[in-house]
Amino acid sequence: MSEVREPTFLVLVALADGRRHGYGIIQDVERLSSGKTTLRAGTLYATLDRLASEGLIEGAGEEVVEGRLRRYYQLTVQGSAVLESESKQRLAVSKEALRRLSRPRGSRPRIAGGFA
Amino acid sequence: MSEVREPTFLVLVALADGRRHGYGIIQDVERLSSGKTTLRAGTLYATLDRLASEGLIEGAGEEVVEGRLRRYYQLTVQGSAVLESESKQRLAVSKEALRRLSRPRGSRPRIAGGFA
DNA sequence: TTGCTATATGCCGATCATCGATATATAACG
DNA sequence: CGTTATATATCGATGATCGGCATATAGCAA
Repeated sequence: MSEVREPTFLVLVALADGRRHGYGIIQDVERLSSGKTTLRAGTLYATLDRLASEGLIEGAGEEVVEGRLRRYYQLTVQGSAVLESESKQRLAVSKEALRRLSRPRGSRPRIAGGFA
Repeated sequence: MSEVREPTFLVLVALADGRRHGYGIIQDVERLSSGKTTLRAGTLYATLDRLASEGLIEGAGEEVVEGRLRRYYQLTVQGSAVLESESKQRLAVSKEALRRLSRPRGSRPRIAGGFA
């Protein structure tokens, strides 16, 4: 299994609570990352194609709103499972990082402790 | 500022509680990721060089143990700050992802809520 | 003694997700 | 009439990571 990069992860999170269309994903990712990640159009549509071909997301209908086409996407069951697993992993490592940073340096235990 | 990828993030976390040498980082990353990420030697040493040139880590002495050279590295003040910021960001997004997944789909609020 | 595994560092070509730019089209605002 | 927001899409360039290879010592097993 290869690495899930930040923009890809954020796209999956944007779809975690229901269907969204491309531009809506871009906006949600912007908010999700507190403005730190601006998803490029090139990245988004390439990512959507790739995730669809991997079976993690699927088309969820089209709609014309104010003369503009909206193409919706949603997570598949498999996509939800991958996102859940990836999120738990990231949560655990992030917590461990902050735990380590909050302790004085050099007090690393000799024997490996179980953090995950 | 560009994306911090998974292997790079894990190297920083491995150094979060003190100095470690290359091979020790590989082992810690393996444990940190619950065996999911096996850091390649090529990735590690390239990453260490890059992080050092960016000022996020620095050399922390050499040592010969049982006839083998160990080259140690540690976080700089700037590296600690970057890791802390990145960890908080990842923690927040991961929590939001799990929150969304645990709620029934389609009950997305019309008005943007503040989660970060 | 020959080979395998663990420890330990390092280089190099290939891959591919992301970046950045560009293109097209409608609606709204000044 | 030009700019901004909405909306989708393509394409070449970049660079972090992958996977393989090289080198060397120590310990264990066949």
